[in-house]
Amino acid sequence: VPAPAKTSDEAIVAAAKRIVEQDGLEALSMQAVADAVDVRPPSLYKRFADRDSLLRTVQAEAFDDLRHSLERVPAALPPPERLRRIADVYRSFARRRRRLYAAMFYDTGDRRPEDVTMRARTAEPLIRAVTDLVGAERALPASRLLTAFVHGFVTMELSSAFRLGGNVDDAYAYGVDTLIGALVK
Amino acid sequence: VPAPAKTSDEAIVAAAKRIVEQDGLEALSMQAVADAVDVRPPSLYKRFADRDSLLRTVQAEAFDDLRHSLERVPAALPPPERLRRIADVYRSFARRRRRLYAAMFYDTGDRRPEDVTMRARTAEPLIRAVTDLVGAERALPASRLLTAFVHGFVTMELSSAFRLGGNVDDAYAYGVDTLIGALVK
DNA sequence: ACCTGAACACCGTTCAAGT
DNA sequence: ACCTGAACACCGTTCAAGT
Repeated sequence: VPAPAKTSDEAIVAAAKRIVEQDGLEALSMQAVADAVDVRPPSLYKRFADRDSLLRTVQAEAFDDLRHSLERVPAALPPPERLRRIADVYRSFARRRRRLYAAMFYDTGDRRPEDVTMRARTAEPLIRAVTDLVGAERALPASRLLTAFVHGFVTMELSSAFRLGGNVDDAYAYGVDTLIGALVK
Repeated sequence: VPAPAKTSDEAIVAAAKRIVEQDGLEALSMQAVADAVDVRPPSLYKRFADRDSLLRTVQAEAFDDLRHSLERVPAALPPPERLRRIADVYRSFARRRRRLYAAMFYDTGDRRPEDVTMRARTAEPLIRAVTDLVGAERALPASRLLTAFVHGFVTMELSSAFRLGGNVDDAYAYGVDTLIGALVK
């Protein structure tokens, strides 16, 4: 007599994502996820090999969300303005979903091709804009300069690293403008 | 009959730091620390309120180590060269002690003044060099631009985020030089 | 005055037994 | 075919009892 499924992969991932968004990565226990979908913890192992595997699926969805946000910046905008917009969308995403953003960069040790492409695809809108700005030859290091700044800035901001006063919004705008100005010339 | 102390604050912190350096933050259990200093886990609570408190002490030592490395860059060097050296020392530290570096930024939720000043003091050598380069008015946002880039770059590098090929050393030098060039003009 | 065994509430995970 | 209680090895932490 087959037992009917009480939940689904999608419901489990959605519950896990909600837990991470609301209470952070440390709140993501198999017990909490099981409670949210009304099964007992061992049932989750029918669908996900372990907690890391479930977390990786949440990370993949989060990177997809971020990529979709970035892709809504019109590709027709002139590259400098497009990069400003991309940088703003990126920071807004991180601030709006700060716990999820932090969890996206928790290293599960996964080095499978899918994981690599998932993360690489998120960078594509920015790389296209940088390529349009500086040309294909300089595109890779220039993209790394911009992504390192943007990721570093929001990471530090979210961990309250900017404690010397001053306006953080202005510092971000200053950084983005200075970088775009340096790349354009 | 007083029982003689079997260990010390210093020995416990040293053991904890060694564990983090060698096996990462997730290996830092009270059991592992207790084993290393040859006591039972409950004894550690005589000296540290909890695991987070011990971790914060390890973080403070790590920030001190980083600051001492940065302070060995001669203050007499011209600001652009000084900043290049500071950026290189910073990246070397993160690469040489990658697990410790990652643990330095684990957020324990501590917002006490000591914690704030500890982190702020690490930024001082860079802020001084940036001030010498761009003047006091622009020093704060310019320092944030540089630290965000440097921290973002090494964090991404250590989590294997640069997977599109190209020379990562060159990308770092390109980033640092581009930033210094943009600030100097 | 410091150390420790025992205990508690929690983890992630496995597996045999249920339907 | 999926679900679950029971169990295992681990956590962090507390505390009464030892010397």
